[in-house]
Amino acid sequence: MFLSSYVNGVDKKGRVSVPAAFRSELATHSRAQVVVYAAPDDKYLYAWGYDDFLQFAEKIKKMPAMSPQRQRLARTLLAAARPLGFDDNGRIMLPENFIKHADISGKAIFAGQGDYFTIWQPENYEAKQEADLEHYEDDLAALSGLWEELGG
Amino acid sequence: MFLSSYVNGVDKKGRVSVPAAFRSELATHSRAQVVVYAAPDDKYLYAWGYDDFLQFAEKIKKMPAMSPQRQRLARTLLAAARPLGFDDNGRIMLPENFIKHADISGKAIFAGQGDYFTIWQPENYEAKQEADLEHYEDDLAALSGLWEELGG
DNA sequence: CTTTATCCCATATGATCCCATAAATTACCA
DNA sequence: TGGTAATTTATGGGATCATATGGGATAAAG
Repeated sequence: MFLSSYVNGVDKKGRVSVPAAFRSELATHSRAQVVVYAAPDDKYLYAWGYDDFLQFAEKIKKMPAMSPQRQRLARTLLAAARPLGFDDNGRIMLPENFIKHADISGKAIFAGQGDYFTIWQPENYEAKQEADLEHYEDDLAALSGLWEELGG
Repeated sequence: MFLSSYVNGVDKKGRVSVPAAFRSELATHSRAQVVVYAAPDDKYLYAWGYDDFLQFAEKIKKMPAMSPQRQRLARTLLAAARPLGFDDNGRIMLPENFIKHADISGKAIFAGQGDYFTIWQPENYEAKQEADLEHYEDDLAALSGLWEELGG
């Protein structure tokens, strides 16, 4: 499970250390890779462990062969995703287009989201957090609703 | 599995490098060729690994011999398809009619779609991506719906 | 005999590997 | 417990390798 968040440096080669805690989580997968793709709706990146992303992909592959919906999902998720391997020091190399998409320069924040994590330009992340606060009460209420439904 | 997308140059001879990541996927097939055909519905090309395309073809071959439906599929897929080999540097040569069909000149984008990939003129692809965004929420919902149905 | 495709080599760019350092964390022991 | 050693983590730079791409020679086809 990906928990808590970490800020790491991005060097001029585009390399960045994935937090050790996340790395050991990723190591449990059949390939020690992280699959990254640009969030279609905002300036950040999604990052999944290999096996979890594969499950995602399998669902898409099970959709009707050439249906428009399947094709759209394949474009936004499969074609946009990149499996990134680690160098000996636990770094990945963020491709140019990802760095651009997320406005990253110098530093990046890795934010655990449970079964995946996201990568942001730190200032953008802080702004997003601030905005989240306004929904906090409502979101919490929704959560407790769910809680009761599930008999928790 | 074909993941992520890459832009490569098409030289005046019509040659273009197939991304190395795709090449190594194609190399797992019984012949190191890629089977390409023009998308019937839009300006791009489909590209399959040899064995997977064969399986596809088998399905068509199992249809009643002279049925109009089989004949149409045979024309759009089998007759239009072309197995392309690689030169020593991992390039294929796109035949003139494919280049025309996809409006390709100078550059081409290879978009992984899981069990196959597609080839586009980059600007056309970007336009398509943009259009995809309008369906993003719905498509994602459909995917998670599938998710629960399948117990994922 | 011209045109077109294939093969072969040469090169630049960019990715990957490897080592070296520094900071932070943990382990160990007086 | 305080302090020191050992380990893990993050980071930087350079060497090496892979990939993409261009041009020309050779072979095949019309």
